[in-house]
Amino acid sequence: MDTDKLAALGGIKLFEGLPQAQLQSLAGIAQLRRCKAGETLFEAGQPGTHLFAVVSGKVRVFRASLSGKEQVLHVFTGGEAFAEVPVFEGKTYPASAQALEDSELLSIPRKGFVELLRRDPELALGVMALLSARLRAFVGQIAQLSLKEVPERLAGYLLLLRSAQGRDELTLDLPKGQIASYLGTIPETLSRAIKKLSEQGLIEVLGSRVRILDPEGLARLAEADR
Amino acid sequence: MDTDKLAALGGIKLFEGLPQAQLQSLAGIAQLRRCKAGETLFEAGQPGTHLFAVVSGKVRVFRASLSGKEQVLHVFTGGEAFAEVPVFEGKTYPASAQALEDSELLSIPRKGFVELLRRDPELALGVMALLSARLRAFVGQIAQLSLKEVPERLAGYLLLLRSAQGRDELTLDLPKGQIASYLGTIPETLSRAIKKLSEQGLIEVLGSRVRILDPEGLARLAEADR
DNA sequence: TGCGTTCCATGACTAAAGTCAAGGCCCTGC
DNA sequence: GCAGGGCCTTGACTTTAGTCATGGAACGCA
Repeated sequence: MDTDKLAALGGIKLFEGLPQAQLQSLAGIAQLRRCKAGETLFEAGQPGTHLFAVVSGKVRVFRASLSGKEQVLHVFTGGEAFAEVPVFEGKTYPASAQALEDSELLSIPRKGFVELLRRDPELALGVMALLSARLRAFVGQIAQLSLKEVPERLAGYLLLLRSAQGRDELTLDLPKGQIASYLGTIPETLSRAIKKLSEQGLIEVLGSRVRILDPEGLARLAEADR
Repeated sequence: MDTDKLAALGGIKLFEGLPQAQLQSLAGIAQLRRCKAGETLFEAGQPGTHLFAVVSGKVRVFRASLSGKEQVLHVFTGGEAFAEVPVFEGKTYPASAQALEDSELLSIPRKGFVELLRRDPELALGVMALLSARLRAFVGQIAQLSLKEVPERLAGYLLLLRSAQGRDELTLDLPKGQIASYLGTIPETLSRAIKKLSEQGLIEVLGSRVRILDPEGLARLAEADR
């Protein structure tokens, strides 16, 4: 029954180029698992025993405060691995994870994965690259949160989507509430920021469809500095 | 003349436990370098060719906005390595670095370091642990910035210092302006936050000396949630 | 000793974003 | 076709933090 797992593992970017033998041994220890929209995978502070990868679906990783406010750190989709931190360091997950849609996930126990890394320096380099990319993203997020205001962060986010989707007619990939939480704000404030960009003629919004009217203007705003 | 370098390398936590032969080969490619307080080591966006380590002194890593506002990401002191991100991923430094004091630094070219990693899986695991610890710290910083107000962040910072210094009479390790920038605010606001904690009887401040009067109260505040 | 610089504290004001409350839109399921 | 729920928008208000301007204390240096 490992053929399912093998196929799933083959679709994970982190494992691209891994020799067949090592994929086999991963398949031996990995679990393939389905979960439903809204299901919690783990919570910040829990002992972190597994590395995860998204085969299909969408998972958000976030931190919550006691009062229920949440900050989204990242949303992972097909082919991406996450929850590496406790594999290498410490014992607990630093954030919580929840499926946003019905999803298929791979979970790989910490110990077996570390063994594999010891034997395969190229995989290790791949993991370091992944961790580094995530660090770079977090540095950007910290800078955005502390140095920019909401409309500027929104402009940056839209430009990101634009380059991901490759055109000016965007489809918002998340409900607006989640986007607000990713931008470090609340839905009301996001709403007003969207209105502001529209009024300035930078974008045009219809539900979850956004048309970028003035990419340069958006870029200027995203860099802007008050 | 590599004896200086060897000694310096031996003091870097990341290289602890490395076999003598590999330290030698590191010494062969590393540069030992002094720099003065205020000196810029590199700037965000520049091509990142070297990994750094602090032998002595203090270096802050930060992001600046065009208008001159700055967000401190971390302050590195003796024994710590930094600027690993561009070694493994991308081409540029994601943030800027500046010496806060006269410092001694090691710089290690990217390429030689990657070679070493390929040959020594244990070092590679050490690097992954380091990157993971940094990710965990950034997750915490993002959560603080977006979920907590300045007095709460300050309370958390003071508790951190307390556990680092192991007693209730703290010496602030940075000028207050730098602390403000690390907490994602400005000196005026930090000033007022300090005053607020003092008035609440949680701390007592005299210049750069802080006495923690009520650790539990601070902890409650740091967790607090409005 | 006195000058200048840097850092810090304070006050008055402004601007940004969060809170609370209400209402609209759209989809789903009966 | 209608009821109910989620999600989003809007408005009025409050709170928080940033801005600007000023003055004081501490330190280094002539």
